[in-house]
Amino acid sequence: MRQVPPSGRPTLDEVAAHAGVSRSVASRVLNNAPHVSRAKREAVERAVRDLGYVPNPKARALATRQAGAAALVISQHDPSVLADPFFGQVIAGVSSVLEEAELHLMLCLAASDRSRKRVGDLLRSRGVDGVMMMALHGDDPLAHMATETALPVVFGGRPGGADPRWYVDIDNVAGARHATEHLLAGGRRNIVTICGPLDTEVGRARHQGYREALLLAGRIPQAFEVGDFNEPSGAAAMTRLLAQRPDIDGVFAANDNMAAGALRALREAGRSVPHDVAVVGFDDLPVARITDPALTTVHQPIRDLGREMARMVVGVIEGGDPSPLLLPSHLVVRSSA
Amino acid sequence: MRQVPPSGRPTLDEVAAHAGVSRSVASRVLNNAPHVSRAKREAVERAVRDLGYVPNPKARALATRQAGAAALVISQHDPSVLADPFFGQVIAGVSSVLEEAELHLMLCLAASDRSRKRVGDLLRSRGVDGVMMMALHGDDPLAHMATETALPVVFGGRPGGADPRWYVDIDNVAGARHATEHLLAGGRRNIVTICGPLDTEVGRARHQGYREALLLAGRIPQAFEVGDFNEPSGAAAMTRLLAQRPDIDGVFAANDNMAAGALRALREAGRSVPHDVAVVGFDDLPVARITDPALTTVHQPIRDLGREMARMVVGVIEGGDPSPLLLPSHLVVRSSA
DNA sequence: AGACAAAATGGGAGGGCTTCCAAGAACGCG
DNA sequence: CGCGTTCTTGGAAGCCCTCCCATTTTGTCT
Repeated sequence: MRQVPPSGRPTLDEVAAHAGVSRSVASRVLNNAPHVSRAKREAVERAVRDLGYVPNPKARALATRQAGAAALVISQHDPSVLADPFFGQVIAGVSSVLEEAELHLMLCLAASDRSRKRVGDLLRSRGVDGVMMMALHGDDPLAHMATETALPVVFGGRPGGADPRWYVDIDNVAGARHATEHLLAGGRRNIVTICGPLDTEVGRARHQGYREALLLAGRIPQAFEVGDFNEPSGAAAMTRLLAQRPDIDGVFAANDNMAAGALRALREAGRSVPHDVAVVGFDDLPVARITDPALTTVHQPIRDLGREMARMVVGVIEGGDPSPLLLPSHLVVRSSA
Repeated sequence: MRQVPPSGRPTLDEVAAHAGVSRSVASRVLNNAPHVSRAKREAVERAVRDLGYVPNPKARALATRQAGAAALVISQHDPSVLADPFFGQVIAGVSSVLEEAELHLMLCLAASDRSRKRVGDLLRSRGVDGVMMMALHGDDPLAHMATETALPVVFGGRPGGADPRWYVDIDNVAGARHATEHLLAGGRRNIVTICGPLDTEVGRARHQGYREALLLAGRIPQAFEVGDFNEPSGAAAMTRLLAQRPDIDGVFAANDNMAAGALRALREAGRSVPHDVAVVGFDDLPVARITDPALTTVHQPIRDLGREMARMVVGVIEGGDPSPLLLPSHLVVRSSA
């Protein structure tokens, strides 16, 4: 262990001495607590400025038992998730709200078992005041771990097995339903779907929305294939579907990346979009404007998702008990359907 | 100020008592320091397990003056940067290395003045052991702030004015040169470029690489237009360039998003790619495979950039003085050129 | 067995802040 | 002018660890 060197930074004691008051008074000024005379308050403020004093957050955290930070945990085995701009947007939303609440953001990418353990320790050691968790596959041990610690935990998208107290989710079922209804309204008859992994809630929910739309219209859901939310898997799924049912005229893909892959596969198979086959995606990622033809897709308020998660976790930290939230999505019609 | 509730979590004292040793011994076991008998070491380990003890990182940080965390600061006025998958990849790289070094990652999106101030306080208060800074425009005050704190600071991409001690950068000049040389080798004669913002080092460097290639080939650089690294700006720039010089037959775009925009503008202008006009991008983002035709582009090791930044900051934290790094990029030839 | 070196141990002093509490100052009012 | 209130104030006790150091134990060698 390294020796502890003197820090060199001014401490609250020095500020107090410089201002001619006791440490208690100085502390009260910093936390603008009452019971400080105007004169001393100003003296302390001057001393703070003169000395360039910045409170030591660790000491404060130790005394108050508050970390001054919240964690965003993204639990994913595949580290390439972040290649998806989706998380960037969530992070931006989270960050903007936490900032207002004066909380720092600890980002935890829980890919390996080792890192999951580290996240667990972070929570158990109260290294953060609250947690936001995203992208949980199946019933992730991290979900239990988080609830066990009795820390405020907000889920982004409901985790598989559990029924969490606080979560924010996109209304995936409704979104997928609208997408499929749009295909039906366009006169499509043989509508298939490319799903996300069915061990994720998103994957399941979007698949269910697709089925609901067809069943409500008195039709039987057709074939489906499962992808992993990335472009290549979408192309592969599309190819398999075409082989199974050559008469396909509509495709609902559970996200835009896979829809883009489907577009590519269709092009390679010589089908024209939207003339022969109409395609609808989900997410409204930037890629949706770039494909040719541009993707009709379900826009989801990703940034808001992050913002609301953060707002919710802040609410819980401050002692509230906010209700779960289901954010609305809406269809953006472009050229592919 | 809220009352301090009892924490309920076991402390090191309790572990020591439970194991029948002094706190010092328990501490030594936890830090696996020498001078502990086998018997007591095991007793302490058992007590830790029995009590479910997790050390309080704040207390430790206070005592050791080490935060156990590093910050990644992304300084951008426009919060939409994160829509770009670029940062996601950097984050993934950073995260994987920090994890091995047992450091937590604090993510700071310094968009507003308020948030920049908060970042400043975080650094001054030694809330982190080291900092990585990215995407600095011009001479960002944050850059000075960081160096002033005498904290290990690694820059991702050199900041504008300064000449930092530690940085990791992509060799943008060479990359842009190769891209342009590829266009030349393809027999293109009227090669223009769509630049990034010229107050960023990336923007300038890629522009310079383009110029170098042309000058080395004994040609005079042609027209250029400036974009903001997003798709629409690329399309707009392309349109302006076509208006200026209708005989364009080659375009080097400073990133893939703008290249995708250029592709769209060219299509709308009735030019065929790569027959009439060849296009080369930069970054090799996922979008490069999706465009039609797929983009020939300069692949940069984004993940490695993050990894190397983290490795470097860890190195400095541990007392080393690593040399700056320039990561190589390479051309990926697809269909657009 | 005695002398000496080496290893093991626990006491205690920080690290920098918050907050309880008791004591002192200021003030209003009859 | 005295008494009870209400503010202000500073002392001191934590919060939970790390690490120096003096002390005790163990082990080695002659």
